[in-house]
Amino acid sequence: MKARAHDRASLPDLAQRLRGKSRRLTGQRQAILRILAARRGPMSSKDLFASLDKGDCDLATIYRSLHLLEGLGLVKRFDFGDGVARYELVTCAEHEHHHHLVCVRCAVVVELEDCFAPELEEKIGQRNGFKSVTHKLEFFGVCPRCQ
Amino acid sequence: MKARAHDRASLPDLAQRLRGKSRRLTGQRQAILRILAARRGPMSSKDLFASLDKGDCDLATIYRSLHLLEGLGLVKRFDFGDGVARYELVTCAEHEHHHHLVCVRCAVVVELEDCFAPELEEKIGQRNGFKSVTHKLEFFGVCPRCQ
DNA sequence: ATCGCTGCAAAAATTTTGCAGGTAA
DNA sequence: TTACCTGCAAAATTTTTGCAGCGAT
Repeated sequence: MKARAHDRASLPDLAQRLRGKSRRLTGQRQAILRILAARRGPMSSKDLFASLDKGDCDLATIYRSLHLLEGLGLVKRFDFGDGVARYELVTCAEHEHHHHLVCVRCAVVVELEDCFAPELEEKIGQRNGFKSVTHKLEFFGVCPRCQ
Repeated sequence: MKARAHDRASLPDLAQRLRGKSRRLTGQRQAILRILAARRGPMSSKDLFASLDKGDCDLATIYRSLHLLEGLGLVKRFDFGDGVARYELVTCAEHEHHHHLVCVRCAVVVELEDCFAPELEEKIGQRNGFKSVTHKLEFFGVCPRCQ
């Protein structure tokens, strides 16, 4: 598996975080992150597999890598309700938490900048005695082209 | 498939809505709705299958029925991010839209009454040129018992 | 040289579909 | 009777896992 010189600036950080957990920076993982970095939007394992150069990486490795990277906080999992998990690269802290606007016809995804619910987490947590409350919020509609 | 006398008040309404689309009120569908009405919380197809009396209904029928009922607006689909679709009975209009607070340890689900995002739909739709915007919002945390 | 990682293939889990017979209206 | 519906089984999808060899450190 060939190494790539043109990988993103986040890779040093990645190497750091992998080392911290005795995980290895392999060509496959670099390739996966490269694709995710180029797309910026949520991708399924299948999307990733199709985008990779043939032979770069096995589909099983993609699943294993995404689980690992999710655990390390380098990618985030999203569910749009179609039974397919999608993952997005977490590039910087302020970009870490955000939401999507998904077209129900063509599945195009718009990344939304703002998050509107953080103050609710605290309130809802207190009201129900829950700790460490997070949330997932996605919007769905018909995009301009599909109308 | 035996009919049941003790079915909920929503059943006449159900029959009405089924007839409106040339759909039939079968024993299986009644059984599914009965279980969903008793639980009130989100259930997976497997949960439903386990709760039904043995022989009441095939698993494939559950999938088909849930799709049908979802299309009729009688049940609503929720996704908690574990790759398993869950469905909840829609009993009345004001109960139709709501959210959940899910324990990440034991998966207990608290039904939340309020919805906090409706005004956002309009704003986000306009801003991005989307029509018919809806949203899905779920909260996750650690429940009192699991802390 | 380790110990983790990957490919391959098989398995598991979830959901969909074809078809022949059964049933609500 | 006539569509629609169901059970059964097979298939399609998505994800996980076992294992032997490979590779990053």
